[in-house]
Amino acid sequence: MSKPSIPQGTRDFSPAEVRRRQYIFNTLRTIFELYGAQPLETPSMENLVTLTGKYGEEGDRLIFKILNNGLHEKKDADKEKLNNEWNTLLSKPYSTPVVTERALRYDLTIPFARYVVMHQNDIAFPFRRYQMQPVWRADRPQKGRYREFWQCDVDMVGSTSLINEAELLSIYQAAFQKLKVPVTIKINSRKLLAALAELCGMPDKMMDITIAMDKLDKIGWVGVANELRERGISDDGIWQIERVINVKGTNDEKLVAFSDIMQHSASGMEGINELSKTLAYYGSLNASAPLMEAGDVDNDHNIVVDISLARGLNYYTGVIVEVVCSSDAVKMGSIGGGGRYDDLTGLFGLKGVSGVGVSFGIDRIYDVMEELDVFPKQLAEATKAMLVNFGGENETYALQILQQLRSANIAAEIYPDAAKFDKQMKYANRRGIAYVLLPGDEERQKNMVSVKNFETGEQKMISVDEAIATLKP
RNA sequence: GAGGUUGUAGCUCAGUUGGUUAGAGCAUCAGAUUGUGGUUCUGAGGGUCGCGGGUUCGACCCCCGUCAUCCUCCCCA
Repeated sequence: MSKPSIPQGTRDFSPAEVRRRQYIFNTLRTIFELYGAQPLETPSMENLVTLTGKYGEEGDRLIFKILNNGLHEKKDADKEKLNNEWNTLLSKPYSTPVVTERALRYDLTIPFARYVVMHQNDIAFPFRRYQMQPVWRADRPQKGRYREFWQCDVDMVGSTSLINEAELLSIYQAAFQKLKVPVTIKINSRKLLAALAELCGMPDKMMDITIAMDKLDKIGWVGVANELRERGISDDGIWQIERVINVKGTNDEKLVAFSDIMQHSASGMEGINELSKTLAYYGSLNASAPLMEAGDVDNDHNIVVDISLARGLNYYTGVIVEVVCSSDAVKMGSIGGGGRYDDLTGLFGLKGVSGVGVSFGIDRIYDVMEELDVFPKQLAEATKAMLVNFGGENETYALQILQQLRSANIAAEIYPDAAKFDKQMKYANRRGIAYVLLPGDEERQKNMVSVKNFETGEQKMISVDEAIATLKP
C-alpha cells in the first residue's frame, strides 16, 4: 500500500478553510462589482508561446509546461526532430513545440492581455475586468509560497487617466477595510526610478538599481549600498540614491523634495506629476468619509509615497503600488500589488492600449486574517439542524419533517442510517450542528418533534411548525 | 540554481553509548449505556521504523546512496 499524497506545493482545503476563503472571494467580488468591474475567466492552460518571454528569464523557467499527448504516434519527421533535440532538452531549461505546446497559467495579467487583443472588437473600452482563478508556478515551495495558488486581479484598460489609479487605490482601501486587515499602501512611479538612474548617470542600470532598492526593508541601507556597488553603480550614484531615500515627511513634502532633486529630468517631473495627480484624485474620491462599521480598520493615512518600491515584473511603466499588512503582529511580505503598464497588449500586436491593474494575494491575505483572527465566527457550519434516525416508520416521519425544514429555508440533514443513538449524537456534536431533532415513536404519534439545543442542552417537545419558527434564520 | 531540517501506527510525536516482543496521545471499532452529545472508564484492531546498500554476533539508532518533506537564499504572490 502506498501512502496517499499530493504534489509538492499544492494544498487541500478543508470545509472550514473553503468557507473562509469564499468569504474573502465574496467580499472582493462585491467590491469589484461596486466599482464597475466585470468578471472574466480564462482557461487553466494557454499556448506556451503566449506565455514565454513575458515574465523575464527567471519567470520562463517557472512556467509549468504540459507534455504533448500522443508523442508515440508523431510523424517520422517530428520524431526525428525530437531525437535530434533530445540532448538540448536534457541540458537546458528549454523546450520545443514537438514536446510541449501548452502550459499552465502563470498569472492573470498576460492571459487578460491576450483576451483583450483577441476580443478587441467586442469590448467596449475602457474595459474594467476582475478575475479570480488559480495560477501555477514551478517554483521551489516554502513558507507562504505554493506551486498552485490563487490570484485576484482587477485591471482597467483603454484609458490613461489617473482616475483609474485613484480608483484602484480606493478599491484596496475598501477591500482591506471590509476584511478588517490594517494595511500600508506604498506607491511609486517607474518614471521616478528611471529618473534616479539618470541622476546616477547610468540610465541603463535602472533594473539593477530598483532590484537593489527593493530590498531596503529587508537588508537596510548598508546592505543596499553594498549590492549597488556589486551591481556596478558608482560611488556618486550611490550617494544620489541615498539622498533620495533619505527624504522623509508627508507625501506632499516628499514630492516637493523630489521635484527639487530631479528638476532637470523630464521623466522625473512626469513621475512626480503622476503621483501628485493620483493622490489628488484619490482625495476627491474619498473626500466624504466612507461608511465605517464597528471593528473596521481605519486606513485613512496609510498611502505612502515610497521611492524604494520597485515591483519585480518588468512590464510596469508608470505608477506602481504594493500593499503590506501594517500590524506589528504579522510578519508577511506583500499581500497585493500592481501598477500601470503602457503597452501590455503591444506584446500581442495591439498598440496604444494602456492599462493599470492591481492584484490581491489571497493566500497570504488568508494567512494574515487567520493570524489577526478577523474571520467572522458564524462561517463555521452551515447545517442548522440534524434529524436523528430512529428507523422504520419514524424514518419516514423524519423525512417528511426534513422536507418541511428545507422548504422553510433551514439547512437540515438526516442521519442516513438508523445507527445507535449515541453515535448519531456524537456525530452532530462533532459537526458543530446547532440543533438536533428527535422524531421518535412518541413524537410521531403526537405529530410533534423534540428539539434539542446543542449548546445549552435544553430540550422540549413541540409541533413541527413551532420547531420551524424556532430554527428559522 | 545553492545550503540546511526532518522521515517511526490513519494523524501528532516518544524511543536509553547499537541488544532480543518498537511505545503514547488523538482518531477508528466494540462494551459499560437498545432515547441523549461535548468531560469518563474498559477492551480491540492497526507498523516493511521512507527506500536500497554497507559496518556488526546483533541496526529504528552508525556509514554511504537515493527518494520525499519542510525551511533559508535567489526570485516572487
